[in-house]
Amino acid sequence: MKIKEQLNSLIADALNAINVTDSNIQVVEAGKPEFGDYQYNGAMGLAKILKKKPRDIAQDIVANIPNSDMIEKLEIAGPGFINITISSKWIAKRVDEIKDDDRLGIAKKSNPIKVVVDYSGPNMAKQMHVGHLRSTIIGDTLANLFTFLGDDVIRQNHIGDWGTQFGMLIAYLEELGKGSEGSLKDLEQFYKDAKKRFDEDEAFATKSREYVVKLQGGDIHCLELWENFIDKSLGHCEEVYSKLGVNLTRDDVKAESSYNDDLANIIKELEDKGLLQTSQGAKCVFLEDSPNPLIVQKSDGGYLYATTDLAAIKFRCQKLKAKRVSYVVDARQSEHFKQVFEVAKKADFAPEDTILEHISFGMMLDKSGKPFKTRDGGTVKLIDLLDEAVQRAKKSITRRDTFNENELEKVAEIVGIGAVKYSDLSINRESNYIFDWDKMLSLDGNTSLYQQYAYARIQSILRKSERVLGDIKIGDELERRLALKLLQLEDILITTAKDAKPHYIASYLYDLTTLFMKFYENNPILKDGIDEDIKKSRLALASVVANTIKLSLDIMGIAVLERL
RNA sequence: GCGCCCGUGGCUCAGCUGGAUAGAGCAUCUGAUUGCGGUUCAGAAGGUCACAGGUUCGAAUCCUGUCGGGCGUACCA
Repeated sequence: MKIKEQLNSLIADALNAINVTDSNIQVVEAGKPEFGDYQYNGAMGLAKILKKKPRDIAQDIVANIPNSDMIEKLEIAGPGFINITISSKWIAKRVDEIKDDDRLGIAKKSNPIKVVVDYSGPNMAKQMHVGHLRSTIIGDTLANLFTFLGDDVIRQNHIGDWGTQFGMLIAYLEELGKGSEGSLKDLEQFYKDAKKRFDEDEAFATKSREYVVKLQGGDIHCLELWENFIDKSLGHCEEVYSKLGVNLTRDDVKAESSYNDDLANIIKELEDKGLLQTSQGAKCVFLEDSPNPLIVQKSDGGYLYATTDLAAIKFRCQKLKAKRVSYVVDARQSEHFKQVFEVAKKADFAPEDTILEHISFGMMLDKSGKPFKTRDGGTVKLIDLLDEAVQRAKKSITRRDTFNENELEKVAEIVGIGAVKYSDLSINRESNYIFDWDKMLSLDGNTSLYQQYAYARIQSILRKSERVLGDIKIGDELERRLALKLLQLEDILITTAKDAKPHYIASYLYDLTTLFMKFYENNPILKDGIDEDIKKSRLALASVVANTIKLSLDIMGIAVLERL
């Protein structure tokens, strides 16, 4: 339900009636329950322009708000706040309407656009490690969300499959001979072994360098080795994606190397448009407020990732026709993207009205605030981290006896992976993220387990009552607030999509669930002596709460359980 | 040196882009509870929002400066 939009429009009508224009009407949720449900604070701002007392303006607005069954009460408070209380009857009706709706009454956008979400982007020379975690799960959530809201989403996994390391890697792969693909299982080790050979054996090093050149020249033998290597490496990534429950497939892979053929054109186009300058032998684009230029071709003729990124923008805007391109990449690359985006627009690779945005996020730190590493200082492999999550989750499940070994494993997977994802998604992505096992697997606080528990508990109630849902009847204030909260999901999702900040959803969910727990504490459902209509109404409310939790978690790529 | 980001109770985080008495969860303290699935519920305590100015009816939020931390600083990605 787009509640704010409806309220904004009522305010707009009122302002119209008194010949006032406010180009940015924004009702906000009320700060406190005493202030009603929503408030409009624009009267104070208008006071100066109109040279009238803010309270008088508020008075005029209130007097001119059209009659609506949505609004129960309008009050003017303080210097000129307009406090809006939503009608309980209206709320009950709306919840009734979404009771059996898969989308919980949330509309698909009437004007969908093509959105490219660029995320994960692992390097094929190495195993996926914790550095890829945040991009992968934040990006996947955003892609899910945009899709749910109706946009045409194209996921792009910009894998790093090109560069000098591959000469060394394929030379080593060849040396080990056919049937040795098993050694690719641990890419980290494979890389180290190859590097060791490279450092110790001059002949091998020479061959590696030759292979880079051959590979770039399109040598069939080297290409074959390389393709084989990439295929295996990508297989490892897919294993991680599957464990993580991330919707990335081979169809979404658009490798760095796929842009190779266009790189020379990029340079030429920049040159034709007069954007290129040569400095210290390198071809650069100088930008007004950047101390350093964007280098697009090295003095030795080689291209850089800036060049590839430009080619990718061109592809996404011109071939894929994207109107919004979201890069889910860590904060350290913000300058890089700022420059690349600016050049892309100047060079017309991207139309002026296309949104190019860097969805940046902070680093992942351990409990003591240091970069997340293994005990001996190495990088933590993602697959190991996920396995540990499942192991820890298994230990934390208290009602173990209700599951057999198979079920327990499954439950632990859902709980453990959910915890890893939720704890990441529940904090503002821009700040650094402190990774804390105990916190994320706790039943207290804003965690996935708390949500999953609430969901399972509601399912238990519904089972016992045979799911007989009735019409919603709002009884007390707690019930009213809970029902209204349910209707706010759409507003939250829209804002989340606009700002690309998944933690809005998590905050909302936590509010909802704690509110439900309070409601449930005070408004018994299955106890004896509850009037049948009230019982059915409360069951319906509980059911919509469960559906809301499920839908929201689903967008975050987290599963729920019928029993926990 | 320059640029970007950050600084909110002991800890981890919110704070809806300028609104009313700055909110949660851990941890601490005090009560309640034979329990519709508990690792429960209610309450208390804990803050000069890093600091100093400025903008205005009104600032955690915007501007300037200072201090502290992180990251990045032309031919890696």
